[in-house]
Amino acid sequence: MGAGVENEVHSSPASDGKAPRTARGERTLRKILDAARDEFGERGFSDSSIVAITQRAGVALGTFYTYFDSKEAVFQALVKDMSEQVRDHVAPALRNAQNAMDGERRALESFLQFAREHRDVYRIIDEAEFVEPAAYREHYETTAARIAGRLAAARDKGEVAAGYSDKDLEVLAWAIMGANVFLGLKFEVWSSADPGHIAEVTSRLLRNGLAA
Amino acid sequence: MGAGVENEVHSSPASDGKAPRTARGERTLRKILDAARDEFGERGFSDSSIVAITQRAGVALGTFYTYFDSKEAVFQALVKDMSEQVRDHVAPALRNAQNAMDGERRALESFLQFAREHRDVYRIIDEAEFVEPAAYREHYETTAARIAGRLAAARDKGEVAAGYSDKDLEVLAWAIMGANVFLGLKFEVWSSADPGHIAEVTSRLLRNGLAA
DNA sequence: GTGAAACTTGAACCGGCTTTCAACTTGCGA
DNA sequence: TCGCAAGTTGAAAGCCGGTTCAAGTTTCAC
Repeated sequence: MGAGVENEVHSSPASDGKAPRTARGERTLRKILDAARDEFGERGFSDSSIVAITQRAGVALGTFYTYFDSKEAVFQALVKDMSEQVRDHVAPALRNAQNAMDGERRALESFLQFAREHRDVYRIIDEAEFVEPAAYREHYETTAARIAGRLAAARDKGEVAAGYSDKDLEVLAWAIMGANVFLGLKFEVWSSADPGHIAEVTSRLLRNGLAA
Repeated sequence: MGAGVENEVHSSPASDGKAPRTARGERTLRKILDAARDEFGERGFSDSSIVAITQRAGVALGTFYTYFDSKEAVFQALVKDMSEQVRDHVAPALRNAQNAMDGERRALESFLQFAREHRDVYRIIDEAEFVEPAAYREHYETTAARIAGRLAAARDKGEVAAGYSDKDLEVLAWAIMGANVFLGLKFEVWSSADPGHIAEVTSRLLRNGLAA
């Protein structure tokens, strides 16, 4: 992190008419975004300062305001960026699955690996609950909806008990997501356990619990 | 909240030699703690100010520093207070349980009710992840250990499959806790669903998944 | 009733951080 | 090559809120 290969700007940039119109501008925006991720990840939102971000990025203080209206604005842009990173990291694991239950196991394992490699990303999304509640909620609503959709498809294929209504599956999707998030926090961020084993134990619960 | 019946000071008060030595002092400390809970619950940590807290409490600014060393210190005291409130609210539900699985269902339902009636408490504990990481971690480690203990006891009684090691049960405890927390966030804080139904759907998963 | 300890008060100090802005530089299209 | 739009700069304005403290008031043990 910090010095490694950095990412291209995913989402449409910083809201307003503040989008860069030049190659140079695009590079600068990216530098600020990467620096912000490092700074927020290490110090948390309120202990981070814009001066520190611009210093990390190697640009002047004022340059920040060419691209963002406020400290909150970068944070919001960052959350969207990371939310997409998580999704993109987990997606391929799902594609390799044999069946629905196997898919959820692979998804969890992949998520745990991501959490381990990007502890800071984890923290930033969590902190969004207080800094940018809308972005936080959006992230989890979207994720839960994806899980619920997979469960419904599995039920229609007969891999999950037919007795569950769509509403029930929404409840279960939130339960599964919550479990995954806390497992990541405990066993990858706070300590370091084998993602494969965690995923296996949890998946057994799910397989038996949901089976048709 | 705010104007209702307020609680006595649970834990040993504010750390240092800052404990009140007088009835008057005790009353003042309680007023500040209640005001702080309201203020932090409504505005979040960083948008809360000590002036605002003391104004709510009806005391002078300086009085705050008779009982606390800093803004963080009240917050920490508050987290401990609330952590104990959650535990005390759930405990009686567990005592009424027929068996282990029934106990977890009742615990979840009771927790969801608590979340609904104390949305602000919920937010305060969550925000502790960033304001007082140690207090946050303490809260969840303790809670997870309690759940894991119950699961191990159930296993030894034959209500949970004998195949689970203590370590496995710790993993499952974190999964269950995470599920509970997210269910509370989604269905009681962000929206309003029937705790009984949520708990029933989730419990079915657990019963089938863990059964001996 | 008395005096010392506990408690209360709020003005002022203090430092930090966000945001602004006018002067300056760069780079691209014609 | 030229000119203008885009981008960059960093000093300083302005704000805000945490923390201190010396002077005053209340409580309570004796």
